[in-house]
Amino acid sequence: MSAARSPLTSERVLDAALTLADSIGLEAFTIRRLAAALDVKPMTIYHYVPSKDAILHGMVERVFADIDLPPDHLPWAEAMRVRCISARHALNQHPWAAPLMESRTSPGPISLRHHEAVLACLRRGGLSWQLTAHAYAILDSYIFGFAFEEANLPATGGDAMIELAQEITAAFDPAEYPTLTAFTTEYVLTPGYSFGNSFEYGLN
Amino acid sequence: MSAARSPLTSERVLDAALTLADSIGLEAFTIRRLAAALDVKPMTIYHYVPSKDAILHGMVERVFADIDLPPDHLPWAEAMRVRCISARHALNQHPWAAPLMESRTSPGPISLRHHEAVLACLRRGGLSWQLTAHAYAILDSYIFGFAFEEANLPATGGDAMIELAQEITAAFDPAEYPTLTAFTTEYVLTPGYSFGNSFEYGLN
DNA sequence: TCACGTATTCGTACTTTGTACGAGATGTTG
DNA sequence: CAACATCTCGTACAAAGTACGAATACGTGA
Repeated sequence: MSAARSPLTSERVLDAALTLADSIGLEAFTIRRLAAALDVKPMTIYHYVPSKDAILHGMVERVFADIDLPPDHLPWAEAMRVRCISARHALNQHPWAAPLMESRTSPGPISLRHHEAVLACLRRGGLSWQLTAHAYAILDSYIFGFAFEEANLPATGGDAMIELAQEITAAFDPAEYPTLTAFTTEYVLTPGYSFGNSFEYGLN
Repeated sequence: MSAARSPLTSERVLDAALTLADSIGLEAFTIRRLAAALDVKPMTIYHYVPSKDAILHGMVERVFADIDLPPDHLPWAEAMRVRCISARHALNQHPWAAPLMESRTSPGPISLRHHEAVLACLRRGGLSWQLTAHAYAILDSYIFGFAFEEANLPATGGDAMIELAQEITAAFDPAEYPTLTAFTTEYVLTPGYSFGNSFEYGLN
C-alpha cells in the first residue's frame, strides 16, 4: 500500500514555506513548523533543501518573480510606476518579505533579471548613470520602507485600528502630546483613513 | 575587599548594549555576549532589566533621543529637512536600528515626544491632517528604507566595494545582464561613487 | 518472486539562545 | 551580632537549526 507516497520536492517545500510565512509571520516560521505543515519530520526537509537560509533565498526569489518588470512599451516614468505599484502589491501579499529582500546579499537569477530590467528601463529613458542610480535607490528605499512600515503597523485602517488608537491615546497623557492626540482622534479615527493611501501620493 | 564592586545599572546595561550592537550587529547581539561585555554572568543582567525585549526597547529610545527635533524657528520644510538629515545620521551610527525602530509597537516617551514634535511642525506649517499624514508616512518610509538598505549593503563605496563588485560581476554571465554589468563596471566602480550620495538628492 | 542498490524519511542528539527559579554572597541597619 | 535587603550567579529547561547515520521504501534485473 503506497497510499499516495508524498512526492515532496523543493518546489513544494517553497510553496509551503510561502504559505506558512504568510499565515504566521517570519518570526514564527521555523523548520519544525514547516515540517509539520508538510506533514513530515523536520529532517526530511533537508533532503530537498540545504538549509533554512536557502529556503529564505528561494522565498525571496518567488516574491521577486511576482513583481512585474517595467513594460517595454511605456515611457520610462510610466513603466517604473507600473513596476512600483506591482512591487507594493507583492510586498503586501507577503508582509514578511520586505526586510528579507533588502537584507539579502548574493541575489538569485530572478532578482538579477529584475534589476537588469529596471536599470535597462531607466537607461532607455535616457537617464545618466548617476540619475539611474539615484532613481533606483530612492524608489526602492521608498517602496521597501513603506512596505516595511505598513507590515509592522498593528492595524492599517478599519475597525481594528479604531480600537487600537483608543488604547494608545488612553495610555499617555493627552496634554503632553497634544498634536499626536489630535492626530489620532481627529484624523486617524476618521472613517476611510488608511495608511496605504499615502503610497501612491508619494510616488511623485 | 570590595575591590570596586561594579555599580551596574540599567543605564550601563543599555550603554553596553548600544556599543555591542554597533560592533557585532543585531544578529550576534545576545544576552550572553552582553553579559560578557559587562563582565558579569548572563542572569545578572535580569536584575536590571526584565527581558531582552526591554533592552531592545531601551536601545530604540536611545536612538530616537539622538535624532534632532525639527527646530521651531525654521519654516516647516527646512525644519523637516534638519530632522531628516539628523535621522539619517543617527541611523548611520547604528546600522541595526532601522528595522528595530520601525517594527516596534508601543513606543516609549522619547519616541512619542519625537512624533509629537514632527506632527506639530507640519501642522504649524499649515498642512492639513491629510497632508501631514502623507508627508510623515512618505518621509519616514524613505528615511528608514534608505537607512535599512544602506545598512545591509555589503559595502557602501570605496575600495571594499570595488573588490566586491568584481566578485559579483564575475559570478554571473555579463551577456545575460548587460545593463547590470555596465552599471557596476562603468558607474559603481567609478572613484567617488557612494550609495549614500543619493540620500539628499531624494529629499526633494 | 526475490535480492540489491538507490532514494527518501526520520530518530537521536548537540549547540545556541532566552530566561525561570532559587541559592549564595554581600552590605546595611537595629 | 542578627535580620533583612540587594545583588550575583549556578543550574536547568524549552525552542530552534541541523549533523550524523540508521531505517524504510522503491525500482530494477536475475
